[in-house]
Amino acid sequence: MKTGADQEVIPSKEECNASVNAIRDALYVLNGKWKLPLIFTLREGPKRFNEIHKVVYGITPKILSKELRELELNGFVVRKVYPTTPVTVIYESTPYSCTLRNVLDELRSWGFQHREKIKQSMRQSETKSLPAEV
Amino acid sequence: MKTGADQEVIPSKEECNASVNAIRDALYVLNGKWKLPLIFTLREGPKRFNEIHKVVYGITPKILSKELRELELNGFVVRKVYPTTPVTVIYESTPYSCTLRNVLDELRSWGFQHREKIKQSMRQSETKSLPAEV
DNA sequence: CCGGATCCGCCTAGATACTG
DNA sequence: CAGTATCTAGGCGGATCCGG
Repeated sequence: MKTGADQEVIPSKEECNASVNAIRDALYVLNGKWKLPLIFTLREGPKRFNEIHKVVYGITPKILSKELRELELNGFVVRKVYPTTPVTVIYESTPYSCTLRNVLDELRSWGFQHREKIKQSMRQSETKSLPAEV
Repeated sequence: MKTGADQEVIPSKEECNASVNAIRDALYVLNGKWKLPLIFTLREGPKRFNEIHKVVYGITPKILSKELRELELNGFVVRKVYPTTPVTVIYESTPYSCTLRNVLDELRSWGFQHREKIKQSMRQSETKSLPAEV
């Protein structure tokens, strides 16, 4: 909340805030249960709605639709409509989605080592700091 | 590429799944509204509960308590209790939290360029693919 | 075939108040 | 000072039905 003149002028606060915002943007784009599976799935090749629906099983059409729309807004996939009867809709991963590579690589390797580390420390004291293994 | 053997080279579903899980672990650890601010704040130096409560303004004691517990479980902070009267509790960032550096760097730079990119494409068609700037 | 619309239940953040 | 206790609200994901 803005209270006007109460700025506690901590020098690096703005920078930190900018970083936090940027990181949050990135996290926001990947959040939720289905974004990753969808990105990975579509990276295997273009697919139709029901193809995706089968491959990423468990997702409902509504959610799939919503997720695809978000991925499209973020430029990760393109939605191509072919005017057949009935229409054919193809979802396709874009080159832009490749810009995620470093991010995803870092997340993956860090996530992997972290799970190992947590499993270690769960030996001496049971904790619940990660979601269950699927 | 494979020379046309009858073996379908299906990019192992297991691998993708493992990647997705690892990435999800990493995202899980950073999720929510307060994890990043807290990590950044504590990286400036050890702090007491109410200090954090003031610096990360907007957070409630309950949430702060919960978030700190999670950060502790993940090994990012240590909670040191000094038996003064009343007790003094110091939260302190650990060396392990530095292992996040690459991840956070990638997320930050990608997030930054992504917001720029989205702002661009919002020129031609208004979209709402990112949370509002704070 | 490709979704949209609607309803619903859960989870969790948040507000507020209180305690050792 | 360093947190808990209790209650509420709302967002998100899911199920199901509907429509172009």
